[in-house]
Amino acid sequence: MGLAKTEIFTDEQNIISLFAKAFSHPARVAILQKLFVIDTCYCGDLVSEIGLAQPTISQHLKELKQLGLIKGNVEGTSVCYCIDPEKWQEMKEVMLEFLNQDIPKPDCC
Amino acid sequence: MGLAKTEIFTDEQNIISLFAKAFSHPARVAILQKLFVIDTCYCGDLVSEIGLAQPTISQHLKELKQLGLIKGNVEGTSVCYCIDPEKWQEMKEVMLEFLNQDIPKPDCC
DNA sequence: TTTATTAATCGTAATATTACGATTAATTAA
DNA sequence: TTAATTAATCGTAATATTACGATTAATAAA
Repeated sequence: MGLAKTEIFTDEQNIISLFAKAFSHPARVAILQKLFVIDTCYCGDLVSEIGLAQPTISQHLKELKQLGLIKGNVEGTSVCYCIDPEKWQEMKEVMLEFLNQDIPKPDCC
Repeated sequence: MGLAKTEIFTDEQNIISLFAKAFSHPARVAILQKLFVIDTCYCGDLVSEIGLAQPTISQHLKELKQLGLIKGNVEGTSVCYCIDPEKWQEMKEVMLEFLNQDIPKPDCC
């Protein structure tokens, strides 16, 4: 296994878990935070900033790009990354709805 | 590997990734959604509701409990689970701060 | 053309995750 | 006490994740 049985869950449950997985590694959190602060960033900047090997950063960037949360633009030998604002907004709405559920009043247990 | 180098990240980045990991499996999302809807729930109810084997559900419950997001209360041979409101609020604040970052205005790439 | 520079991809080792059958532990009912 | 019920834990197979060295591909500079 090591493989979620996605077919028994709702689309919403699967989507929430996919977005959450994007944030489930501190390197990906760090990449996104950096992109928020400086808007635009070359892959090499992230490598020196974060302190993981270049192939490792590229791998994390690939995951974020596949989900659509970031975009990459080739500029000569460099690649410039940034947040995709529309996709981020879409993700935010899904996650906020999940996080903002009303907490049951009585402390049950 | 398969092991994040947590020591090179900030506490905040590590905490965000830990909370996100809790939501990175649809079964855990389903468990939490169920607890939000019915406030209080026995382990066995979750097993029949979700359709994974009992040891699998117990394992997911354990992870949520270790993070503090849920509490379990033994009632005879059953165990009653519920959301921990304080911890959920704490988690929400951390995640909202991350999700609500201002999206850079210019679409950079 | 040759030599950098930059980042993606490949291959792979170490570890983590998911799932479940079997068992165990704890309680309740008979 | 014995049997039933419920959920945790153990053991383990299948798969995923993380990390990085080596290589490759693409462009730019010399």
